[in-house]
Amino acid sequence: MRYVLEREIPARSSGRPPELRALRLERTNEQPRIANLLSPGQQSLLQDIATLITFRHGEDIFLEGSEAHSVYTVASGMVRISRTAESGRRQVMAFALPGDLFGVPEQGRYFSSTRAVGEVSLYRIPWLELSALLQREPALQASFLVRIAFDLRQAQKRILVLGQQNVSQRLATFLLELMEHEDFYDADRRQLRLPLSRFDLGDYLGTSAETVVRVLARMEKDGLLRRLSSRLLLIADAGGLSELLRGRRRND
Amino acid sequence: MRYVLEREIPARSSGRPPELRALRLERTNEQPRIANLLSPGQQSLLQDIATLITFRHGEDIFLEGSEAHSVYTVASGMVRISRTAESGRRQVMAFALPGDLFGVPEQGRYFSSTRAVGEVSLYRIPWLELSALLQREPALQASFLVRIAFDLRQAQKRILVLGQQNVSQRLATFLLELMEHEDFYDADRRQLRLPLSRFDLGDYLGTSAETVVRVLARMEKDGLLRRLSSRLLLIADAGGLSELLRGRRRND
DNA sequence: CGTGTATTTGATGCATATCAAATATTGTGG
DNA sequence: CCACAATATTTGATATGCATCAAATACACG
Repeated sequence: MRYVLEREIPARSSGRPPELRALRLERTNEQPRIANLLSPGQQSLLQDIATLITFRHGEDIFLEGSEAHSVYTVASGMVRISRTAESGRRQVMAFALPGDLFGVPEQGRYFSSTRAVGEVSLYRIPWLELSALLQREPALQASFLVRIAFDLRQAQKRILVLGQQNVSQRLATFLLELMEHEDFYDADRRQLRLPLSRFDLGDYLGTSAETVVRVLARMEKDGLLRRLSSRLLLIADAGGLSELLRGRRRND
Repeated sequence: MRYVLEREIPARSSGRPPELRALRLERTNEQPRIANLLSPGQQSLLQDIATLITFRHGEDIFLEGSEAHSVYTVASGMVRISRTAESGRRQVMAFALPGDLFGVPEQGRYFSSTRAVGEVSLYRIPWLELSALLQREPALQASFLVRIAFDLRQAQKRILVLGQQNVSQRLATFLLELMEHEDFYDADRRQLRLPLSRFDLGDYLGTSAETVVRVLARMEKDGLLRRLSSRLLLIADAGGLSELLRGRRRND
């Protein structure tokens, strides 16, 4: 394996100190679902203390700041994880998909709010019982450690996206990621189903619903995709979406 | 429709788990601790496999994508953790301060690049020995789990900042956070030392060095602070900085 | 004291936040 | 199944925050 070292781009770095940097390697998109990390024996240990519950579209699972008694893993459906800024605006931190873990307490309280997007079924795991179990089962705890470390990397990728990309690039990144999930992307028909409102999308991408609409319109004009309906896209040029990511922040 | 979650934000807590903060404050001639989250017994377990090493200003500790053999904790100084986007721009993910952990491998490779900011001393811990130790010591592993979970929350806070705040607000957030560290803030003189170049600051805040300069100039004009030198600020109105955070993204 | 580097200031245009309003879609009671 | 209300999406208009290119000034270091 090799990576390439380059001098810092001289063009736009007049006063900037010259530096070496490593070129970014291709990303890996493997999702370590908790269930997949566990042996059958470990799974049954978790099942013993877990309860399967369901939520309908739009129902809150828990709210930021409330007392945390349980953690959850997604059995089916999608969960919106969000936080509210001091300004009152909402930021969607992530969407939890089947196998994802959420609701890990921060000092006995939930750090974010979560809401069902569409029909959702979850495993609820009492926190106290889980932490006791983790102490007894180092291998199980190691699986959780891997899982949280993965979530940390996902969060860091979002920092990169929000810090460096313009809205078109952020949306392209999101669409390409969603296309990796069979639940939402029909590769044969090239149809991508958006389970989200424009507002949720804007809150996820750190922009407004109106801007999301305009960016989608521009992408359609540019032949990258077509809006079959507001929640269903035909991905005409996935390669073109990827190329967007290489462009600058301003302009193209 | 969107709703606003009414919730009072507690007065500035340092953002660190209380266990960490208590230990951080004691600054004596004793050996810096490997990770101030750990009990003395756990620390000695780690000490047995750790090596103390030092770096001078600007030296790279490791580069994104290279093979990862060790994890690190900061003994003293500051480490810049960054990643490079496909566009070639750099995003500073975080700054690691004493007690912080970094360099956890992703599939055997480093996920980000790290560089010393000023003189830095680190404990280097071989990854293989550490993971074996964690398997033998569930309590130690639990501490690492807590630590990573904490880092995840920090990352989520940055997502909130980058997704919702304008550059003035982001800078205010950063200054207020840095003010919590005695290493950088002299509360009596109200002097805040910036160990970073304008470029690093811009890369951290997801903006350009020039914009950082302009925002600092505006803050000075507005009486929030004074630039004693480019790396030394006098914080004239910390309350005013906090109030910035309540404003909208546009205007004000 | 000179040379490379860092910071600051200036000029300019675009991306996007925000307010408004029109249109489309979905849900609901009759 | 229809009419109507509520909600979601789209389009329009406008101001502005910020990226970007340039260049001047300040600073640091041998």
